[in-house]
Amino acid sequence: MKEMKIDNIGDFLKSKNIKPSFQRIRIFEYLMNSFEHPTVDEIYKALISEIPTLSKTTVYNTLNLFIEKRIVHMVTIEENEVRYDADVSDHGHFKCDICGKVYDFKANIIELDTDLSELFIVNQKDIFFRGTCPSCSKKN
Amino acid sequence: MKEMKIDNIGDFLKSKNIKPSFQRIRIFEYLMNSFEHPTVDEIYKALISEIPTLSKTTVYNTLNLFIEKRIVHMVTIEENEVRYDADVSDHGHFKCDICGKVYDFKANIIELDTDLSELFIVNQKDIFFRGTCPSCSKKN
DNA sequence: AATAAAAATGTAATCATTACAATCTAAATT
DNA sequence: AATTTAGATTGTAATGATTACATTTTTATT
Repeated sequence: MKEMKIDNIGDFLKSKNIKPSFQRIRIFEYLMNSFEHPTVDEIYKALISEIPTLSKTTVYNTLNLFIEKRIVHMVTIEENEVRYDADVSDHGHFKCDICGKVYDFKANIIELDTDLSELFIVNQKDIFFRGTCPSCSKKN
Repeated sequence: MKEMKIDNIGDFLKSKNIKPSFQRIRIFEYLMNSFEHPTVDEIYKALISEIPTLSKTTVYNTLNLFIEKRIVHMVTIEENEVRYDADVSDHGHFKCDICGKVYDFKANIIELDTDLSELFIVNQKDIFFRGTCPSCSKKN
């Protein structure tokens, strides 16, 4: 996971037909270096000190654009808020029902055996597990 | 999918330590016979004519109880609202990004190869695919 | 520099969900 | 059967994520 090698985010965005504004570059950079699948609010709070004029609407607009251009994934394991992930490779998420933390894990989704018809065009594959994480199960 | 055989919902709920009130029985019955992973709002609207005193809070309370008792799964493939599924067997969901419809499919999740440590206690496994469904891809 | 297009911003609105207090129902006890 | 009590249901109000939209700012083009 997180093995992407993007040295110049501006060029990367341009290659995806996204105009590389300062805000867009910083939002993508933050997401790329984040291991925590941040929410819009977390991204906003993390960047507001550096970009004092940043607005939450811009964060929403930018993330929706990134999703549309397929460089960011939406992680909907949470009940009430969307998280975002710049790692668009196939991998799984585990959510601890006790502490709420979300962990990444590797999963060989390609070889998953399904009865889904070939007529379905699949653009994104996600695996979500729920349960108790080691740290929380140790406490009980 | 949907191969569960529950003849008496009241007894089933009792066996799960849930007091079988009229509302709870009808909500579970609706969910059990539904193939569409309904939202709270859909459940509420479907039952309000039959149970005119039903409140949305009751639907929320009931579903949260069902989830806690593990007889219903939360489906968080939607961005902004939670859906519910009385089929708690391992299976996948496909969401069409064009029309929004959610399809079930069978998936052999048990044999999925992951690097998740044995220390994680997994209670629920979900697989979410996104893309274009046959009906929508035919139109383009 | 002037113009046009795109991006960012702020405010207000929407909608799912929860908190909480009040009411109702059903079971248990006397 | 009446009383008590716990549990279930209800309605209202609050919260909080997300979007709509109009305005302002920035960037690119002539």
